[in-house]
Amino acid sequence: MSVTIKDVAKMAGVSVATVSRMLNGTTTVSTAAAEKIKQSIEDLGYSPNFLGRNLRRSETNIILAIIPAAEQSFYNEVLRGMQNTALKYNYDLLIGISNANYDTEKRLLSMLTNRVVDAAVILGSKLTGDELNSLGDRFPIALCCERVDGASVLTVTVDDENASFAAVQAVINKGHRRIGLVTVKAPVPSALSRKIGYINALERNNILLNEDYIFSGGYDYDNAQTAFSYFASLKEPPTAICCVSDMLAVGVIKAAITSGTEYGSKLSVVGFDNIPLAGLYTPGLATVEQPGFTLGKTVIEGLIKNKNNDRKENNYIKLPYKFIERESLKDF
Amino acid sequence: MSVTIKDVAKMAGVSVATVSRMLNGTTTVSTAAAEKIKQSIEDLGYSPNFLGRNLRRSETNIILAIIPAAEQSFYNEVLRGMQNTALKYNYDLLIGISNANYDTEKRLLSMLTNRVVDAAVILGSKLTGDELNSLGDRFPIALCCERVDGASVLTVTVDDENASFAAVQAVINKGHRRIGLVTVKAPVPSALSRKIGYINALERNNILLNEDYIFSGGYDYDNAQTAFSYFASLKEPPTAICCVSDMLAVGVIKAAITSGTEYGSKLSVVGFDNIPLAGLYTPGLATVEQPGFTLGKTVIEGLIKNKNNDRKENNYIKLPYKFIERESLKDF
DNA sequence: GTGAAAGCGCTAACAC
DNA sequence: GTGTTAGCGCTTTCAC
Repeated sequence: MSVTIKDVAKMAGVSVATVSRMLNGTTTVSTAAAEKIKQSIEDLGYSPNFLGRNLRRSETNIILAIIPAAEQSFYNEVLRGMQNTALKYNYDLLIGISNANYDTEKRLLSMLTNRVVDAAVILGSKLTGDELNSLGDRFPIALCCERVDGASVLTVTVDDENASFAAVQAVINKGHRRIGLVTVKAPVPSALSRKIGYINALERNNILLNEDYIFSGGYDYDNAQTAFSYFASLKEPPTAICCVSDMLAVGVIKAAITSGTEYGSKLSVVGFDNIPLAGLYTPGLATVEQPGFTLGKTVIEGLIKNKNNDRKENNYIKLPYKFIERESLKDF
Repeated sequence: MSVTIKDVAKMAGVSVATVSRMLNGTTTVSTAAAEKIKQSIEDLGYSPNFLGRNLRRSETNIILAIIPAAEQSFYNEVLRGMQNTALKYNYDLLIGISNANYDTEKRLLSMLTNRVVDAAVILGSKLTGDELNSLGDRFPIALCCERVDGASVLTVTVDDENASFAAVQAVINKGHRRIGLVTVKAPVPSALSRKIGYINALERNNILLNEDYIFSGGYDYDNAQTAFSYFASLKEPPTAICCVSDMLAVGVIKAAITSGTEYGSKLSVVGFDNIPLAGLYTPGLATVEQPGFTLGKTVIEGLIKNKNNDRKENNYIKLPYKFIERESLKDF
């Protein structure tokens, strides 16, 4: 049915080995042969079957990136960095969506054990540290953007704690002293680090931590609405609210505007991530920028290095952030 | 190095054929054998090498989705529909990002000729109709969300023309008569259809088409700013502006708000796509909803049917839309 | 119900 | 510089 390397060899009057050599440039091939082979490939419309090649080489040169979802995030930049870097090392990057679902993530990761892909990087894993470690013993894997507690696999994230510290410090520098935090109830490591950064910044500035100023809920927009109502109902509501993600921050702003209250109109809001929407929103959202491209680049470089070395370096790399000032952060 | 089906067979005291049969359920295997095989698989931590299986079967059960980028769009819903449906037919969905770049798209599509994936669906192709047709002759491919002129491969999109008509009609129903259109200069088929829908709606309502009311530019946000300035500078500026995408619409709104003018504050704006951001923006963006999940579901069903049948049905399927009313569309 | 053996398409010794 | 051949891990006839 399909045209194989054998057909090319026959037509060019050489052995399959010579065709293979020519295709892979492993050894020099006489120009005469090369010419005939090229012609035959052209005439036959041959293209190599990687299933054969991969089986023989037992590698596919494909890296799998697993993301929870493809929407509303800075992941596109991360993926661009990953793809760009992978290509430099002659790897293709393919993406699987886990929908933040344990079983789906497992199914995608089985591509590692099934040898469909050579390596994987997970952005926001649902697996436990132990599960990741045991997988990491056998295959090159890495975490990006979100660490997992107890996992000693290569991990690359932004420096969440200090980034959050910087954001809160920026708020304080604007004269705010009553500062709220919107975080998530789920034990998300990055959110926990950001909360610590928030607490540290208050302490450093001699502001007493007020537990009433910390709201924990779900990830979504509705929850942000609830958060706003909650803060607005306090006797001494915060004059600025920091959120552990831009999506949450946008939700708070929308709730504030929709409320039509003076409190809402004066409130400062700060996000985290600098998703594309942050600059587009009205008002523009002050936030912490994650170095998306560099996150992706760094994790792929480490991953490929690990793949080629016996001794894996399962470092935890924290990348620098940048605070982005926009209209949603006002002077007190 | 790695544990293979042979090891399992040896340990279980059966032939590799029996192990294979058990793994694939092709024939019944005696319970005694089954028990021993299961045990050996467990003990050895065996998992099948799909490279061998795929080579033998010459199929991989992987469908490749090619998207231009992973940000700010309704693609996530489309991908969810695709993944969900693919899984039902025992296919995995993997995603490649083309960055709207011809060469990158080509490289990804070479996974088809290299037998790395069984089929592909392209969301926003940079290839010509002829190129797609010749590829489509040899492999199951499909287009989703965006058609390509001259391509007679399976294509699934929303009914752009009528959807746009409906959006403009909704604007007219609010009493507007001076209605602008922001579209793109590039010859994007869906944008052209949407423009036709706009023109038809005006005609149907006996509104004279005014070429000054049609602004063509780039895709991005900056361009939307330019569009707003342009319209604002007209002697008789439009009271409502329809855009061929939500991103453009959001840009226009942002420009309108930022302008601080009375014109800006009264202007109605309508988008297209209903990206997640549309409902989140302030004001909420009136727009046309694309049936993301269904688009994805439909294209995968057609693709798999084509893969299994000799006679391919390269239909062009147009799915129904829904107009979503939100605050950005006001009474005139 | 099971085993032996061929072979999917390719690469990599090995010999010349 | 080139051909012969073994074999990557698996499925699937074909016997029994």
